Amino acid sequence: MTGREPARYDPVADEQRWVDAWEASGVLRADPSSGKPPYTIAIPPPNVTGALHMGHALNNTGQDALIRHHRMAGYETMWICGTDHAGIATQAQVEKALARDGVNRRDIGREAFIERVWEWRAEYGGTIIGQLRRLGATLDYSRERFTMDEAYAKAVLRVFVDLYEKGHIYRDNYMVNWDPGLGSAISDLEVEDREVTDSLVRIAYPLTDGSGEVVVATVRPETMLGDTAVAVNPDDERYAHLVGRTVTLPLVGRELPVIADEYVKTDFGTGCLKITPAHDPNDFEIGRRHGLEAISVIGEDGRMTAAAGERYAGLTPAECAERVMDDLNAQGLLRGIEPYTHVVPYSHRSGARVEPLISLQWFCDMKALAEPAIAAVRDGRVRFTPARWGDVYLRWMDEIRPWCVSRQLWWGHQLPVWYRGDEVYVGASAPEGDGWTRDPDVLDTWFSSGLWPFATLGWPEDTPELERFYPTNVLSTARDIIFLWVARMMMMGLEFRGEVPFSDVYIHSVIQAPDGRRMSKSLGTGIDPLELIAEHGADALRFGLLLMSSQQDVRFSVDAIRQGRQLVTKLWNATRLVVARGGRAGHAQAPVPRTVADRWMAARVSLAVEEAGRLLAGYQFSPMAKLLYELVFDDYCDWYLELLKRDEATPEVAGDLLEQILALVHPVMPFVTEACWEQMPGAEGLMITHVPARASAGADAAAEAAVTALQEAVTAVRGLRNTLGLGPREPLRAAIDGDAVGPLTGAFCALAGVEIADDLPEDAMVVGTATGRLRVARAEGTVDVAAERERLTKDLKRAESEHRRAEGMLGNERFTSKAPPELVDAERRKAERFAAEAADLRARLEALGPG
RNA sequence: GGGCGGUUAGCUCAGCGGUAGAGCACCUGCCUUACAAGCAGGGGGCCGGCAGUUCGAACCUGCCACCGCCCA
Repeated sequence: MTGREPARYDPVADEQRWVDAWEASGVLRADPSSGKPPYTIAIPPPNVTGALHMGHALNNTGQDALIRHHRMAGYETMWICGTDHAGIATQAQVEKALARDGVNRRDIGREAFIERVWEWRAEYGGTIIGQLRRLGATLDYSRERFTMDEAYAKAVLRVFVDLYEKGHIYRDNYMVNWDPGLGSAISDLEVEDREVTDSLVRIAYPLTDGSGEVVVATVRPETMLGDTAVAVNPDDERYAHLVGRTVTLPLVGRELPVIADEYVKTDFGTGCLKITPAHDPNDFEIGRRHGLEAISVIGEDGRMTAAAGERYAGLTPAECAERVMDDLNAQGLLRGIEPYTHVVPYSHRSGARVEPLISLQWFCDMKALAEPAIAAVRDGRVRFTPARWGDVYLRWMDEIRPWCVSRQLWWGHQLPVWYRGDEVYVGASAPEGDGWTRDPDVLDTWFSSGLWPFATLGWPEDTPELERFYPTNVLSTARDIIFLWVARMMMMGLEFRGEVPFSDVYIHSVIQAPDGRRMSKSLGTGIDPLELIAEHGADALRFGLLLMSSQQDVRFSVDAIRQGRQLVTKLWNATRLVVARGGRAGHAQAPVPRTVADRWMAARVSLAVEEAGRLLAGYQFSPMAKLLYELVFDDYCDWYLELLKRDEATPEVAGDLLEQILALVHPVMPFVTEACWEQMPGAEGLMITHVPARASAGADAAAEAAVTALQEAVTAVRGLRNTLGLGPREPLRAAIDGDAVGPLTGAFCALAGVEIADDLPEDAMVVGTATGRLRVARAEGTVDVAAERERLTKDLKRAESEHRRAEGMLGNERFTSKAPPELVDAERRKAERFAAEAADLRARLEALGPG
């Protein structure tokens, strides 16, 4: 660099070459045989059908900052890369493509369909990984994994078989969330409750003995066809006499017992609850408690079954509800219809209204697996940041329920289960003998994701990678993934490796749309991180995301990205200046500071290095971004480089400190720091391989005090110029009372644009600073008395009010006796200082004469 | 229904027991030979409301009001 390079760095044009250079350098590939301590992160595997969204961008920037920081600090870093096979989403993509050709998957058969999915994956499955590269994420791309890889699939089946043999996995007829749109069971976590207004229908059920009727209320009249009881609360005196008697189910004629169960709310509806064990999760539980029959009247095809009766079979539930109401009405049994708002489960996957029904599925009982995973968080082996998410995790784990793991899909890990008549065989490979049929279902995608931290490292084989890089250090993810992944990875890791899969869980902010709601594709409020990269560069996006993130959810702010862009430009220009002044990189040891400014800046960098390390260790990304910004803008550029320009600092030190700053910023802004460093004479290789910034200087109280005094004095004179309307080049003469600025007097003159003089006129202006007093006079001409009076009056008011405040505190006996002595002392000193300042200002005002 | 988080400058957010902060926006002045996507200076806040604890509360406690999220 010669100093004549363009004044603006063009990230968009320059960044890609660094992506290539990093990968070509080989440092992204983790080496299990190096002697370095390991540092491992397993990326939460993005969905293979996905594209990079803001959450990915934030999450992976944070992870990359951690990885780069540790790589520079001498760790053998392994950032595990890959995608999950997203059973439902991927199958849907391919089915959509087939539909364009007018066929469905059943037309071509399972085998051909799976083949099509692999083709799809080969063509489109690399999108998000390519986008992560563009973001600058230094994953170990050489070890990219996919949850459907052959080796991975082996691990998945082995886990299934093992859990089956241990008795955790079983097959049962149980109530599941049936997604009629998908034709598959889905898990509790794939269900989303929505508020819906339906009709609450009151229906009379006559007592069998003809002595009257009970009235039940329901929003789903069609399910009455499957009723097997009527329940009341045992404490409900209105109905106590009915318990043990029977009613006759209208339209069906079945005799139903009236039972008592605590679940029934006396103040809801009529206080009588119809019980349909086959179609309501609560009724299912009640049914189990009371040994009731469960009659399935809605089938897996989403239509009424034969059990619903000839008149209703084949109808959709909505059609059936109409007909049931008509029929009841005809019999005079309808007792009212009113609008009713309640929450209804919908499928997160297909958007269809979830049909709770009883189905023969495979379940994993989580209770036993959860125990050690709960203990690991309770005893601190796994730490959540922010800590409150640990409580969320524990609350969920404490009430964990069986997990339905089978899905009626084709794309995924087909269950290692075979049937022959009543025989069931579970094993890693097909059983011996003829007549066995394999279960067509596949496992929930999250079942395989739960193995991610160790299956990606080669488990169940005993690989060097597994040996070296498990357990991983941190899992960084979004809070809605706590149950889907974190919990399951914890359980699986402990069960199959006997160790927690990570010691830290970092939960990042949700970046909301500027309106304060979640970004939504359907509302069009999503902001595409790749567009931001194209406009501002990846560094600016990375910095901006970390800056805007927080311990809580935040709104997206393009200003934060712009700040990142400004930091990029600032670093670039600082480099130009330093290089033009003869600064260089590659000093084996820190050059000896020659000036107070050098010492001060070295100490600032040193402190920043320590502070940044501390913040990163606590996943405090936003304060860290702010720290870097202030270090570069305020300390280095606004003060130190200004001093360098006035020969108050040495180019040698400036170059070295710039190199340290670039190294410190590199984990957050890898591109521009590479580009700057490349321009510095003496720089060798890539910044990605750089050792971390030195924190060798330590604090320097004397230099700190001197520069603080300098800053106050310069700022005071600049303020004076502004309030009095004196231009920056208006010559001024100044005298300094006291020697606080001492060795930096020359710097003061240069930065404030003043000349030191002893013979200031009587009417010189006075500015007080915390460290002393300045008297300033115009070189020629006289003071604008009115402006000066205004200025002094304002200062006086402030001094007087501060003095009053301090005196007030000191006059409070309870303060002086109870507050820490050093605080009382400090307050006393303040009072004295402000009193002196005020007296001085009053004297100056008087000297100006009457206004 | 239960729980969690939020309410601080016009906007987006820090601060979490000792004189209210940043960025953006705004006003004023500077094309100072690294950067005008810049530099310098400035205005702007009963820190959601009400009680309480404390010598002292934006910060701790309780209640209330909105806003957002999670679980049922």
